[in-house]
Amino acid sequence: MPELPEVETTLRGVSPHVIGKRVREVIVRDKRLRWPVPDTIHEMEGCRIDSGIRRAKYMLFGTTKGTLLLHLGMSGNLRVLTPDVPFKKHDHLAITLDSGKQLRLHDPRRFGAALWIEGDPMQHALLKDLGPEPLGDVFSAAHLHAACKGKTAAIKLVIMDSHVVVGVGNIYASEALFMAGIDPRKPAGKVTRPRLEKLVKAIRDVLTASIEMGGTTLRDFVNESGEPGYFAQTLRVYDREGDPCRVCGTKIKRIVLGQRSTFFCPKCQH
DNA sequence: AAAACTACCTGAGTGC
DNA sequence: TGCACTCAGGTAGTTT
Repeated sequence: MPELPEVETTLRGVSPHVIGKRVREVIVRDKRLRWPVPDTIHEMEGCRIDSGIRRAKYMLFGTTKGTLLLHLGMSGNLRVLTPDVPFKKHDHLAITLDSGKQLRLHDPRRFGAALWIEGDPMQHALLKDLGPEPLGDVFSAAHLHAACKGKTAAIKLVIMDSHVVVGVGNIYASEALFMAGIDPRKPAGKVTRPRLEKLVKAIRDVLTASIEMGGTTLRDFVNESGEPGYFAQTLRVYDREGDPCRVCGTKIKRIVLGQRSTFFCPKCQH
């Protein structure tokens, strides 16, 4: 579910409700997430949340005492409710604010995470080795070219490698490669520089467009208000096996690359 | 070093 | 209905 646009959508929706607010109580209903929710998360109680930023698919909420790191995994969502709303199954974490609102992390598959970081969050093991943000200046054709040089791995796997660039998940990798006209199986080292230029632009464009539409809801993604995103209607290849290519009418193919479903148009992509 | 694969977990959908 | 099976948006970690 949540890739970068969905995390960004969630963060933008949640931020106005949490920035400047004080944490009244942290309720851990089930600590069994990807990593056990640490008891130190209660350190947040009494703290004022000063900032909310995204790094890759992680959300970071800063206080003077430490930083709350949240990840939505494959099936997570973060909603703004009030304490009187009954908990649902898989509501694992709730953070009550002095405004009377309550943030809730809901994650059926429990691949998400909630951690408390003391010190510089960017030096945390999960964050320090990440590649550049796809929407930032560091991610460029020159950067991607250097990362692809000599690699025999499929280009799709390279753009999904978080050491190369963060935030490009399975949906948007297929979409960006379609937009750039590149076969996802193509060895990264053999993709020409001009086509890498197109790919960088395609990655930026598809992520930006999706953010503007509130993300992609295939099955269960909802934003902080419980509403779906509308980018799924715009998907060109993802989850469209057998359907006609929106450009040439050829049937979209599905293959598996790196154990993940990959969709492309065999005529438009080389 | 890089590629290949495993693990974590629940729920929806499919075929019998 | 029910059972067995497949598949799913992420990513750290292990093995080859």
